[in-house]
Amino acid sequence: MKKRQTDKGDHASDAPLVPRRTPTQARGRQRVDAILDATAELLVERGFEAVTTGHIAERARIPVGSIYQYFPNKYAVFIALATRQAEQFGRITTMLSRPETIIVRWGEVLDRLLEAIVDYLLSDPAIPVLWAGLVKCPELRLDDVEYHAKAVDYTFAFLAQLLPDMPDEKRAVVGMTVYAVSEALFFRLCQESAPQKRQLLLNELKVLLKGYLAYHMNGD
Amino acid sequence: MKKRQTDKGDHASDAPLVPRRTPTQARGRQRVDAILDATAELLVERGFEAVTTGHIAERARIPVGSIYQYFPNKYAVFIALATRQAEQFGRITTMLSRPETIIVRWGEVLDRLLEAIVDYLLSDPAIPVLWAGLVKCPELRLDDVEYHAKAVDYTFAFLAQLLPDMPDEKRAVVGMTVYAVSEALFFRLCQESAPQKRQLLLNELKVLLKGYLAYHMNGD
Amino acid sequence: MKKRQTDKGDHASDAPLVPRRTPTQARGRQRVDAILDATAELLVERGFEAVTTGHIAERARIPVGSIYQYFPNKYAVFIALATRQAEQFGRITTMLSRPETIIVRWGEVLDRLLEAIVDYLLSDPAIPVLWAGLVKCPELRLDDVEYHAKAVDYTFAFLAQLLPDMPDEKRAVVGMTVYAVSEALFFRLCQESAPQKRQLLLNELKVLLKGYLAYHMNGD
Amino acid sequence: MKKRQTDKGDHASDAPLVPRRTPTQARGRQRVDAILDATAELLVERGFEAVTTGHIAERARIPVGSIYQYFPNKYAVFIALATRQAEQFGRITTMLSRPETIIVRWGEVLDRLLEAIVDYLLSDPAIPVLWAGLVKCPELRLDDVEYHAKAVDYTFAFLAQLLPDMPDEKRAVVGMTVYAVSEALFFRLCQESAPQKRQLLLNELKVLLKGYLAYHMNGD
DNA sequence: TATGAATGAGGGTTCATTCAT
DNA sequence: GATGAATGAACCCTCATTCAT
Repeated sequence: MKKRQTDKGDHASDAPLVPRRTPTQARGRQRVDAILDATAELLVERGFEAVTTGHIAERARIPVGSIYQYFPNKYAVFIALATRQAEQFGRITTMLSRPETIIVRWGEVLDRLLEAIVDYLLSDPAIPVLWAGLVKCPELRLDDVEYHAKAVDYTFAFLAQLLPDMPDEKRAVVGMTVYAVSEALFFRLCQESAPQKRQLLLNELKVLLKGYLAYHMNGD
Repeated sequence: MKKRQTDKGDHASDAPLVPRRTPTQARGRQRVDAILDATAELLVERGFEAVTTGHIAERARIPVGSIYQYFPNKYAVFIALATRQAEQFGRITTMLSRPETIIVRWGEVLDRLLEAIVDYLLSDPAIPVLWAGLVKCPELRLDDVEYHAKAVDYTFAFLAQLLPDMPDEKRAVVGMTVYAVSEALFFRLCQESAPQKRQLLLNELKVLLKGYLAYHMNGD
Repeated sequence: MKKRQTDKGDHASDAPLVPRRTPTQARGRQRVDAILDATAELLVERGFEAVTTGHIAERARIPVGSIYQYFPNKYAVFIALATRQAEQFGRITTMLSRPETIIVRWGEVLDRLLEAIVDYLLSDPAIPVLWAGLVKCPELRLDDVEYHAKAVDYTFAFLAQLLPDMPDEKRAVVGMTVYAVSEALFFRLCQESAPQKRQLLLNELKVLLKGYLAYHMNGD
Repeated sequence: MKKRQTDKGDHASDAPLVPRRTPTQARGRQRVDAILDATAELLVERGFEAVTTGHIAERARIPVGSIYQYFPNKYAVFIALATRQAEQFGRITTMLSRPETIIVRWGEVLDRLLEAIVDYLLSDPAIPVLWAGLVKCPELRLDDVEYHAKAVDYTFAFLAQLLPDMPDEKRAVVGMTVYAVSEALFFRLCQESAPQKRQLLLNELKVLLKGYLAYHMNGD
């Protein structure tokens, strides 16, 4: 039974998952970074489910209360970390999506893109852990997860150029398929420790997607 | 087995996840079934994370302690349910994998197979919930999950017939790809409530896999 | 943000405020009594607001979890204590409300009743503290508070006999007045440590109520 | 003043509950007013228990620290608000207590007085909330609550004129009775939203008090 | 063998007050 | 003086597993 707190958006539990306050001073930014760094470490060490606010605070060497200075609740910390991680991700996709090249040599573009994404995912082992954790977390909506939003957007933008004549509904299904398949293989790949095995898996993903997309470009 | 999440990073269980003893007496079997039935219901109603031993016992109308008569811990209950659910799954794959047909009309066989799997997954809403829950559960190893084992085995058996000349290592990669992709799309499909949307997604999966496998059958 | 627990009535926070389970075994009853005794002591020592589940458990020499074996939440403990305390209260009012005497010598009956209530309230210093606390507690509805319900019922039953010809609506107002006035003076009285002062206050209450009721019995 | 509820049974505040300093500069006065206004709004919106210093500062658009420039602690803010609200209250009682009229037509005076008090209490919904909150607040002594003090004073002054021959001790008891009864019924009345019901309750209070006082004026 | 009350560390979150800037 | 981030003990409640009966 909760202290009947009427609905305010301040210190509330059902608050939006955006940071409470974007710190402008150096110290504040440092602390937010410390919180996010600590969270990233713990995600890798303990896994998504096992990260607690207590652990985060301990690792960041701050009191628990300070987490709640910057975030309305635990999940907002995850979201913020995801957002920070997703910046680089956004840059990749932006960079590779020059429309003019996409159609003529779309196979190459796709290859480069997939390689870049793998590089990105491997650049920080916390990324796939958090991504996978957030995607299945019943406490939040997928739209809050930055990578997911970006990846979905990008997928559909890519397909819009590649399959301009396909009806929107159909393209939505194709998009979901491409997205789901890529996500699944990327996560597997990240769990693989041997680089050559990762290379092999990436190759299969390329083959798979190119075959699938080629099929939809030719006729049906 | 740890109480809740202790301070360690150990993700493995201390007890084997097999049932403590296979009940031979009528009552024991009934109780195990009641436990498993209750668990299945609760998985659908509450989701994987939220199922507790207390809930299971209450729903099964038995005391909590009795769960521990038959299972070493909570996860063993899940595993047992997965095993029970996977029996039917095994029957499907067995039935459809008559070697003689597989090569000549493999495309058709694959279609039938995928359809049968979808039927199976939809036959009990607890199946995808549990499957997905177990796959990402840090408390246990994937090998303990019966469907996973069967599905992997079947995938490789299928590929062994379809791509007999492919080197084992390569086939392992292809198998993992096929498996991961199928699993991902099956899960999406199960979350879709509209039958026609499910049909569309299934179609895409067929196209995707057939294109991919055809690629590997023709030479490289 | 709460672990999205779907609505069950088992271990939930918004559970009804009745005890989870009425212990039938000796030990269970002992523990419930220990919890209730501890709560009563703490109410007197610390006041309503300052009683915490931690304090209760400590005082009762049991772990916190045990409280939740018997009660769904903190407020249910209060309610249970109130109910236990209210038993004796019910007995008083029952005993004194023999209808035949009530009308002829209602003044005397009222005097005896008020005296009995004072005796009751003073019999355990926790009673007025808890009563007052519950009555203003926003976490629960007044109907859950046993004394309140009994006292209101009794007041109206008494008035129904005394003022049979008064319209119900009017009698409701009179009843509320009598109730509010009595409650207020009883609480004051209980805060008074000197017995003779309590006696004086009780006298005033008698005079007050008898004057008020006499007014309503004669004509208007 | 303790941080939250510490482990002690001390119910008294460590700091005097008077404003830290009376702001003489324009800005200071504005800020104090803003704090008090914010508190009044929040009392109505959230209730006494749920008002926090954070809320007050936010609503008043000042930093939390500034509250502590003007007030030693949270309760002093409440006290100050009560004092501000009580000014108007003082004016009512002053106005109505012309000694010459009081004795001859004391019934009328009392009626006017009670009506004026009701008007006052309803003039700002924060008044009854705060009054009731402070009265049962273990953190402070009743004497600090301005209305309480004024009301008590006035009650006794009134009675001193009405019952000049009564011994002081007796009059103290009568005064406490009158006070407690009036307070209780006023609070009920304020919780009533229907104006006609309020009117009825007010009538009962008039009847009640006049009967009671008449009793003490005639003889005994 | 069967029971289910007992356990208690751990979970997320709050908030009055302080004090370095 | 003015600020508002920092503090951290305290709050209520959970639940997998055990073990006395």
